[in-house]
Amino acid sequence: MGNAPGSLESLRRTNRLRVLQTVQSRGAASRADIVRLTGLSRTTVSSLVADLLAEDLLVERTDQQPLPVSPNGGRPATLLTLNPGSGGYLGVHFGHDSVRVAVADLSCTVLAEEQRDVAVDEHVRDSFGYAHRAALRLLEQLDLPASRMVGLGVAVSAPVRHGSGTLASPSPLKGWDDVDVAGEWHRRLHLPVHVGNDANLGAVAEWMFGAGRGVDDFVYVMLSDGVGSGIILKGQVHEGATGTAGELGHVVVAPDGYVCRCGNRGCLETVAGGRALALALSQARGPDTTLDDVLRLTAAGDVGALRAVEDAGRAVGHALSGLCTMLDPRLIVVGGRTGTAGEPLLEGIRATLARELSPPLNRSVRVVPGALGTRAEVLGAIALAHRETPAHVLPGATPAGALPGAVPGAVREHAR
Amino acid sequence: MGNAPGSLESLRRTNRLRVLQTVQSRGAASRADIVRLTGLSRTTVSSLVADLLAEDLLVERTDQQPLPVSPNGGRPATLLTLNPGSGGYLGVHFGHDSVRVAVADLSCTVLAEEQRDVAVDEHVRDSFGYAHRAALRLLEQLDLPASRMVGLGVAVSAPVRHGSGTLASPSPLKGWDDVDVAGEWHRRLHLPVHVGNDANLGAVAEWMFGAGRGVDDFVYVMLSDGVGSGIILKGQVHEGATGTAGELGHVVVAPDGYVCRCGNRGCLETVAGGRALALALSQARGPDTTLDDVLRLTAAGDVGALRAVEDAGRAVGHALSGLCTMLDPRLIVVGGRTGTAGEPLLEGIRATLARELSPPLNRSVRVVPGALGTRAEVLGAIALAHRETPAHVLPGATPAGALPGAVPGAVREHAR
DNA sequence: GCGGTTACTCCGGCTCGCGGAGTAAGTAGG
DNA sequence: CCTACTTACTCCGCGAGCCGGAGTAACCGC
Repeated sequence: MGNAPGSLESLRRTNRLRVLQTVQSRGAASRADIVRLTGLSRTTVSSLVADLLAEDLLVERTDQQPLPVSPNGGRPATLLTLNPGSGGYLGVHFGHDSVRVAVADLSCTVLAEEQRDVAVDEHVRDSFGYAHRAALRLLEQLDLPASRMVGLGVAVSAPVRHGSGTLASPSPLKGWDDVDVAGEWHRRLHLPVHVGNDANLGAVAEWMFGAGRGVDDFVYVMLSDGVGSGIILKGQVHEGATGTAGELGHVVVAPDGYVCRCGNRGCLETVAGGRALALALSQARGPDTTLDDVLRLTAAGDVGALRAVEDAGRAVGHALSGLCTMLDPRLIVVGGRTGTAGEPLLEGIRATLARELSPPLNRSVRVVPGALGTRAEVLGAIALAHRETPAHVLPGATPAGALPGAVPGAVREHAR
Repeated sequence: MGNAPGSLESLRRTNRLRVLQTVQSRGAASRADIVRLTGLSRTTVSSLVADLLAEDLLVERTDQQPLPVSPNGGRPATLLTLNPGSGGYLGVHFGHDSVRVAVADLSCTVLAEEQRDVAVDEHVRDSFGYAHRAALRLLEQLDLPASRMVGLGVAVSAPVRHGSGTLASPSPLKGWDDVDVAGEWHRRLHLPVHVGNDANLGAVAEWMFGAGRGVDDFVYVMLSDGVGSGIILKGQVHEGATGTAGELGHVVVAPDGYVCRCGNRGCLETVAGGRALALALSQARGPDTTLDDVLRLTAAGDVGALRAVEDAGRAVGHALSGLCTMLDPRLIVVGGRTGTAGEPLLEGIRATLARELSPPLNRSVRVVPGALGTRAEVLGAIALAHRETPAHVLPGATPAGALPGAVPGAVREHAR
């Protein structure tokens, strides 16, 4: 069946997709809007929209809303939206020691969400069980049958192998060695499962919904216990040749520093990771100090904590300066738990960048906090499921009435 | 005229282009080859080829060549090639102190070439005059009228602003401030002119013709008097938000080192640039030592020169290690004049990368010498002209017989 | 109620790519 | 030489797709 590129069918599919993306990006759009935004002809848009309505992927908003009336009168447009009832996405984020689960509709609007501290790295299977139960609980609260879900996105804090999507092995994280994330979750929920690295997915989320909206070249820095980053270039995650791009935490910044879990010496993570921050305050505050303690103290204005956070920012800035010189991104978005520390951290980064970048460049790079906080990664998991779900593209997937329920198979993934 | 994306005309243009690119990438191809490589149908390819033949963009090779006969007999294929007589490209590279000019046919095969040492940075206008005369001389030798040329590519060793394509100002190079490269050359040759950064264009050349063929993610490192790099991602030059991506020479590697011409302290260029290498040997060999002296001594096995080159390699490796961790490229191609030093340099780079990259990654990055030597940049200029020339795409540009002569206007450029 | 304006749909025309059938041009073997 | 057989390429009719024009629908202001 003509899925050959360059064929007419592929042309129609391309145009279909452009219509859907237009509706989705604007939330709601009339046929006329779509004509203006895509450059397609009225006729073509009408025909494509008719198809999509028949397949229940779009719906006409007939509610008594104040319709967007045109300035000189004229027939009001009928707004089209994605059919929220026709499905939804599940997203799960496994951090090093927390799990977050969210349910979203087809337009990626989050309907329910839950977060809990779990020692993920030590007990991977247990954390899977918790996330599974949480997902079912959320669906029940929403009165949504699981069969309506069309995809699951999973964000893991380990490198994901390109293409096959399995985790890189040996994984730098002990507990994750040889865990078949996609397979395991497919067995649990019978959904298409898409796996991605959490920093990369955080970047995707900030790009689609957060501080990176409209910016096509930027770097998302995730500072939590681990340190990672996601690089968005031309609106796409840069995955690298082996899927391990973005490992900011393992850029060497202190050649004579501590040995890192990756085997090298002086990685950024040993200087600016959560443990390093806690360690920095352990003499002043005792050996059981945690990252959360540091963040609380910082918020309270504790001088020592502020100093530690600022120093961490400087180290991050140093690691980023080489990257900025080479990549010339428009924006750096700082997220993760440590990212919530805000200005003290950002100032450390900005000061170092200003010092280490060449004159024209140091003015052009903006450093801003993430807009999504610690929710970025789970939102990215949902966005991943959304982007990888071909439901939109499959004609006849929903023969007018039937809901696009669980479609087994098609377990594909997203690399890091 | 329907150039709208999503239209049928655009579909045909896309397929046209794919046919042309197939022929070009293979040098020569039969219609059947094109069918196999593009996935289009026999009929479609035949029709497109017929168009292209009528427009004189392709020609059938009827020479008595040993035709590529099929194993089991069968009618032999008629080979198609780009029509070499229908035009050509000019390329010029302005290094810091040398100029290289080349003439190529439509398939980017260089027909003639000339290089000369010129103090470009001090006397930009003079170097333009030299390059202009050299280009006319080469064309005369080839008995090609200048009117056959369809485009000129210019490689300059300064950042090029995105879009507008003018040089970034203030330029880090004094002589280049406020020089309207594209305008000046358009006035001289009345051709479409395309301007790019030399390191970026060297990367393009190594990707199309050299050590990076078939590799879609790699970094080209240009080590000469200046130090630069070009980053190829997904087969395209990464230009960055302000067009200054790839400035490897201004990554800080020695925080307490010399002040660089860019205003910062300890840039890689102050450690591994041509002047730094010459300076390193100036005590042993006298204050007038040049980069060429160092390279000669290295080739002759001089221990001191080897040491200097290897140290430079280590510094380059250090600057690259952060980038490799973040970008995970498949390959690093080392070119430029210092790049011709070969193994001593490469070993310095490899040793440092092996030390500073995390275990899985340090095995996956290959470091190889450029295959094009110091010709890479001028070849890249030709490739730029080739890529940016829309002649192929303009239907009816050559109404069967007329040659696509100098088409004024369309002065577009390529950023860095 | 009436022109003006905008949104959307139906119809005919045109282009495009495709597969089937037919032609061209070789090899292998008798 | 003549007959399979194989491969390369072309002609023809079909169906798919897009577009512009004409027609209908729904709102405004006067």
